[in-house]
Amino acid sequence: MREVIRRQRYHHGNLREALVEAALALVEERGSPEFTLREVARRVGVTHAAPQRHFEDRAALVAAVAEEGFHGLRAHVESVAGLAKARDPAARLHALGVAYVQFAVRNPAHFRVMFTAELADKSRHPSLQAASRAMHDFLVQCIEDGQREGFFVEGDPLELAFAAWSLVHGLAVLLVDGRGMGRRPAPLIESVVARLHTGLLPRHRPKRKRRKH
Amino acid sequence: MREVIRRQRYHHGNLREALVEAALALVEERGSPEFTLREVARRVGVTHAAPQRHFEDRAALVAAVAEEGFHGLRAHVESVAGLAKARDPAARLHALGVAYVQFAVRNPAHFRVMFTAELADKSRHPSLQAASRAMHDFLVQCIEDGQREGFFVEGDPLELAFAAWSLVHGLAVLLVDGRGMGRRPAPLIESVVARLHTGLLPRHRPKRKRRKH
DNA sequence: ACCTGAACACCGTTCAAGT
DNA sequence: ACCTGAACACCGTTCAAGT
Repeated sequence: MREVIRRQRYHHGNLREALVEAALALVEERGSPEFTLREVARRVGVTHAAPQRHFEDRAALVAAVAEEGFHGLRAHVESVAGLAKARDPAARLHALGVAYVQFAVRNPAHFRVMFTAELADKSRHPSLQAASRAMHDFLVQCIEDGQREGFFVEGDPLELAFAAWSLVHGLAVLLVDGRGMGRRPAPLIESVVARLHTGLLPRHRPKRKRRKH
Repeated sequence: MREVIRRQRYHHGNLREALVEAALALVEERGSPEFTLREVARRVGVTHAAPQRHFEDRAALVAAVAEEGFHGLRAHVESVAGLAKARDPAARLHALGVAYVQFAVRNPAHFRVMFTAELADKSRHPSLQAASRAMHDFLVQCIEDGQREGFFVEGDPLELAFAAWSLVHGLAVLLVDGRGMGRRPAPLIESVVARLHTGLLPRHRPKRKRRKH
């Protein structure tokens, strides 16, 4: 039942894009971020050596799939945060965080490719780094806007952004890895992302209990 | 310069442990969570088919390495949180979080093995699941203790624990993946984990700005 | 310029055979 | 009971050759 399109033309015409798409489809179909160059080539209908013209090695194809993921993630996050623009910066940041986790939960395998350990050395893939950075910059912008209006605590915006990213990314990773304690994701996401704003401490600290000696 | 210990005895005696240790050493030496069964066998000095007696497949060895990681992580976290026992539950949770991230930063490759996508289906590895759960339970315990004394907000402790875990795990993952913005890890860890308690909102909300129509 | 087809060194897994 | 050695199907990468 596998649909392998064998190209009539000797030259594919757009092999690069076709390989990225095929890899992405493979990955999401079986829910695992792993794929081999050869199965991707088979799916597209070319020889296993054909990709070499377009991707220096397997890692380059993985990076291209990851890069497309970062673009999609950024588009989703920006559109959702844009809808929340009418509201205050805190609501916008909340929407941003929820959108981030939503993307991960909806595209789990793609999300895992984006953060696979094989790409840890991003210096080898500059355009991937740029795509990842673009999303980060948008987050920092949100934080800075909020700080200017007094909606967030003062301090280094990069540091606050990193804290926000940590919570949201950790939540995404844990959910994608099936560590969500079997709960429905949507309400869990809402409540966890909400903790980003208020933290775990009550608004009024309790009296220090007297320690029994 | 590679030290390959070829066993004199025909029977290794403790091949299972030796394989786990060799895999762990390999992984940390080169900073990547990937390893092949055959190179681990070579390092131990046995045939590539020998591991089959002790591990059903490669995934089983990966799971064993991950499991050891969870035990180590739990030991580190519990000892650090234990030292902070004299202080209040909030300080204890902070120490727990910092210890979690410290472990990841100090054993990056091992940490990545623990959360590799290959083990996403943990149901196949019950003892791994147990080791992971033990750490989670300790965290929940900390939250519940703190709530009883009024140090944390009220609400479902599992949900609060999941939020705490998300922040701390996300921070660990991002740092291990080299996304720490080039800063020294220690102060960044301190400040990000501290945000878990207070959140990003100031203690007093600003007046709502009047929106220009 | 772009792809094929064969070759190479490697891999995980299986299994009869050795001790 | 535990490991070896050969076999199998697969993999990423390279490269001369085809169109």
